Amino acid sequence: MDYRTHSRLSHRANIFKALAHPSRLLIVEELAKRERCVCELTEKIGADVSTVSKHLSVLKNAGIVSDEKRGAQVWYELQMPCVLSFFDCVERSITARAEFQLEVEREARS
Amino acid sequence: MDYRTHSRLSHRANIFKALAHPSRLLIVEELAKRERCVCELTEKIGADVSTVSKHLSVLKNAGIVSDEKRGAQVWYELQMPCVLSFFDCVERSITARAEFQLEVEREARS
DNA sequence: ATTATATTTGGTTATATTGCCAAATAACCA
DNA sequence: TGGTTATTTGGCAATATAACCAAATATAAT
Repeated sequence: MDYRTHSRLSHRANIFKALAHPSRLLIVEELAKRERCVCELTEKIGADVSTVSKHLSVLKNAGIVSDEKRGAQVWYELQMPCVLSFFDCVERSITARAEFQLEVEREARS
Repeated sequence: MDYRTHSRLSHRANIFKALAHPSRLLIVEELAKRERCVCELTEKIGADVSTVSKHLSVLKNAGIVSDEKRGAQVWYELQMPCVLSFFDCVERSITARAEFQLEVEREARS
C-alpha cells in the first residue's frame, strides 16, 4: 500500500474507530435527538463521568460531535448526521444475517 | 444502559470495529470492484499473508464479506455494499473539517 | 510420491484501548 | 470567601489488537 493510500485510509479508519464502542454509539443516538450535556449522557450510559468525558473527546477529535460550554456545563451536538443512515445499513445487515442463520439451522434440522 | 440496549449497540460496534483498520478498508474498496483471492489482496496490502488472512476473518465474522474456496484459492466477496455510501459521508466530513481548519488558520493570520 | 502454492491457525511481542480513581480546573451559589 | 457542581486530565491496571514467524492443512503440479 503506498503512502498516500495509507494516509487516506488511516484517516477514514479513525472515524470508524471513534464509532466502534457501545457507549459512543449511544452518545451518537442521543445526540441525534437533541444536544446533551455531559451529565445527561453520563446518566444514560451509567459509567464514570471521566470515562464518558473521554468517550466524548474521542468523538470530538474525529469530528463527529462538537462541544460548546455554557456556564458550568458543556453541551455536545452531532456534527455528522450521515452516520445515522449507516446505522440503518448495519441494522439491515445484522437482520439479514440473523435470518440467514435461522435458515441454516432449519436446513440442518431437516 | 440496560442490557438489551447494550447488546444491540455492542453488535453494531463490532461492525464499526471490523472496518476500523486501513488494511481492512482497502480490502473493502478492492472487493467493491470485484471479488479477490487472498493472494491478490496480500499483494495490494503489502503485509504478511497470515496478517491479511486474519483481517479477512475479522471482516467475515462481522458479515461484511463472504468467502468461497475454489481449488487452492479462497475468493472473497463484499456482502455489505452499503458501507460504500458511508465512505462518502466520511469523506465529506473529512473534507469539511480540512476546510474549516484552513479557515481557522486564515483568521489567525489576519 | 514429492514438491510447490495458497491459506489458516497458534504463539509471541508490542502497542492501543478502556475503565476507574484521584486531582486539577472552571463556574456557580450562599 | 468558601463550598458545591460540572467537566477534564493524568495515571494505573486490565484487556484487546495487530504484526510477524513458524507450523499445519489442503490443493495443484511435476
